[in-house]
Amino acid sequence: MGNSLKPAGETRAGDVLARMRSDIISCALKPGSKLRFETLRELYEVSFSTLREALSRLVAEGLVVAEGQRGFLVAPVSLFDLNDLTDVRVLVERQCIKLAIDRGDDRWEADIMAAFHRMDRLQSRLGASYYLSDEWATLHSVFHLSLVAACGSPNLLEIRQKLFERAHRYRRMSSQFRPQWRAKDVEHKMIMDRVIARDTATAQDLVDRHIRETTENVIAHASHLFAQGGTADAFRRPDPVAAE
Amino acid sequence: MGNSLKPAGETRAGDVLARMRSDIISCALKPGSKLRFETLRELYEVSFSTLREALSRLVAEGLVVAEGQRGFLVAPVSLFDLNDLTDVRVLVERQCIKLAIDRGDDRWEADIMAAFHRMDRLQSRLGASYYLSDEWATLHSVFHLSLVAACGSPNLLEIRQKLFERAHRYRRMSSQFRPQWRAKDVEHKMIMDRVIARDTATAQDLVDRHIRETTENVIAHASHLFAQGGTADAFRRPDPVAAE
DNA sequence: TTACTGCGGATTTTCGAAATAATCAAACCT
DNA sequence: AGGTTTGATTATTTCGAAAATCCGCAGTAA
Repeated sequence: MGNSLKPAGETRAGDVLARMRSDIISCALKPGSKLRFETLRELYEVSFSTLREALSRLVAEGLVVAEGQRGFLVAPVSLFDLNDLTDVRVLVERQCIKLAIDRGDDRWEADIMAAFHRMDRLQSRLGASYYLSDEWATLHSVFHLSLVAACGSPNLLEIRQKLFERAHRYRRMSSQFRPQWRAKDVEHKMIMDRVIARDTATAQDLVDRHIRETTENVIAHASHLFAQGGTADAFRRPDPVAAE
Repeated sequence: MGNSLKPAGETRAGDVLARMRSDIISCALKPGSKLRFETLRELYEVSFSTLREALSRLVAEGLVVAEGQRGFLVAPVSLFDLNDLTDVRVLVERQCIKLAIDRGDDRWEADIMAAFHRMDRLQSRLGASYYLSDEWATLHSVFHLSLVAACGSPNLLEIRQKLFERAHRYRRMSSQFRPQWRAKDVEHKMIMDRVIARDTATAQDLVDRHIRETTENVIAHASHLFAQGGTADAFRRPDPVAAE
């Protein structure tokens, strides 16, 4: 009823999901902190069931972890996880790039240039602090997606997107400490050029470096925020299929 | 407390989740069919909320798809998805194998041999129809996991496990038509030998072939069950971050 | 002191009814 | 007749209370 400015057809759970995701990525909800239903119910003004729905989906995205019958936690951050995440992203992104270059058509190239242009223009308009803007983050995400959208593998793209979002939280953690972000815009342009030139090997290497250098940047500026000794135990590994 | 033979600490949602997963993999719940709450509520004897919880988690595993406010569907199967899934699995599995061989220790080797032995013994005991047994399927899963358990990447292992489960449904679809399964036991032994010998390249190629040949087998015997023209539209791709 | 046991408060999980949204068909207008 | 709106039916989503579970603490015994 009173919902005035919602995209229409948006469920309340979907709305809460988006808000919680945003709050987790921005660290308004601190990594490793316990998510109590009563607290969240007041904060987001929804009921238990709706919360549970949103929480479940966030678990799927790896931004929240479920602890048996002991509730939910904001997924902890750690140096170990960041490095692991980075390695997996490089593997996936290299393959996406290769496939997209093999399979992409003219439309794909045009979409890349359009996405770059939008991101680039907003960057100029916002000036030095563009990296703090949610809008820029969205266009940045769209640009990187456009590079690989033609890869033809829905499964790979879905995995890629989830990893990208998790990495986004780490990037965001360091950006709050770094008034001057490094010149990613130049890197983006180079990547775009090599992708459209169908230079697979170079494009892969550039993306690889792009990801790893960002990670190194995060480690340099934000690793003091990570959980101490945060190794594997902070992340439950998949059940070994409950042997027997 | 009256729960006599449950592993203790199992939530009802977790129980329903396991049963539904089993029913989807065995195709008792047909691919592409609509999952109506009222029907499921009777079938599994739980309430709406509990169902919703289980459904959400199955969406995360890719065995169920959610359609906005129009309910849930058993994830459709298609030739396109099977081929895509296979390609992604090969990518992931090759990397897992490489890392595990680089990082594995004696304990890891011992676990592989133990897992193989259990699977092998059960196979002998069950005879020709071992591939229909859920127990064998579990030991098979454990064996394949043991090969890569030492890879050191929780993120990669989690992705791998989800893909493995989805592929399991396809394998299961063809096994019901094939009274004589091909000699996978020989392949398993060869893979184990090459992995323990730390022969990375050969081990990767063997696993690659193992996966692809299984897929070809499924296509040969069960592709007539797949959705017609089941291309990308049967699987929603990740939202382009809802630009704007 | 240390380990075990049982109680009390706090938190999560489950339930079924109420509210909301989608579907389908008959009646209506063009 | 073809296409659109309206209204009844069905299914999904949301709600908050009730049941089950967990956690800390006090009391007791070894």
